[in-house]
Amino acid sequence: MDRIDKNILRHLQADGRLTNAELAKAVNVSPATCHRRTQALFDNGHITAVHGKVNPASVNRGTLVMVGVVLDRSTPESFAAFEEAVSDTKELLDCHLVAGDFDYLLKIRVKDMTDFNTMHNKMLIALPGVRQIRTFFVLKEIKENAPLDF
Amino acid sequence: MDRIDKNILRHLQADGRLTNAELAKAVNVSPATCHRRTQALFDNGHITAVHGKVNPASVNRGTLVMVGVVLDRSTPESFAAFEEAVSDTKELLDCHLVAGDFDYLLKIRVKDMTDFNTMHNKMLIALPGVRQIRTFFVLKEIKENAPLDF
DNA sequence: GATGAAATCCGAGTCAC
DNA sequence: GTGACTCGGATTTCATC
Repeated sequence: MDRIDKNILRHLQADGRLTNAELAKAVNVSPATCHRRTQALFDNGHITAVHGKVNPASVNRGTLVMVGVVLDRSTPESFAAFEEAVSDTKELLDCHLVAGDFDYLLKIRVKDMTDFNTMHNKMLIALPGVRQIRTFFVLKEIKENAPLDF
Repeated sequence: MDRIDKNILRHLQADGRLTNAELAKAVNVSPATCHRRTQALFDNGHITAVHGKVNPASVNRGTLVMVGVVLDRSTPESFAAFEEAVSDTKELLDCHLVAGDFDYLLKIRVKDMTDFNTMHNKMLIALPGVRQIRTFFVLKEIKENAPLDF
């Protein structure tokens, strides 16, 4: 990964729809070279995917909620059971096992607070081995999924 | 937004590099129609962007940290000052104003713990009006930026 | 008012060098 | 790594329902 490759990464991160021709111009190499390098970046896993970013409000997911979870017991089985149960949740965007006051931090997108309340009652408190749930409603999204700055 | 539009959204979210021809086949309309509909979805803001997903480890951002922040005082000026100061941080991916035990929740990507420690000392504790910082190192990423399921 | 067929033009992908 | 060459898709126009 030299300077040119990093530049390709930066451009594709900013705009995944750039054509190979445009990309080649932007990083100052011939289209053929650019094509081979880009291919290699995908093949080597330096770019893992290209995703269209759907406006959450357009598909009834305008409300963002962060949730901290503490499990009853800290056994491998507890963690595995929780992770499996939570993976089925359609509204779940992020799930991270963390060190600190919580065991897990979740990021959830729902339509509105009513919708979250339904989820909370049906899903969250029904998860296996949960001792405590702390809810953080997002009042304002200052930054969301910012691109990597490298 | 009818059924076909939603289908286009779903496909572009899953793979932002789909050609118009492929997309048209996938949603069962002619390439011309598909092209016009996709254009409209962008113009109306239902798709806001298409981003290549860069492997964090490939650009020295392999370590993920979540941070909870409590401010000294809850005045509009405090919030504004904090938000402006934090926006300049290159390592910051997410910043959300939340309701609950914290004022802000941050998502930060750094190279390693040493790197985070440097950041912590230089940046986080230097932010204006910060009373408390709670750090959650991510031990395992169960789910990260999952697509919207609609 | 949106659709699909055709027509043109330009880029993707592959070759030799 | 570059330049050329071929094929297929992007994009527009137009007739149609």
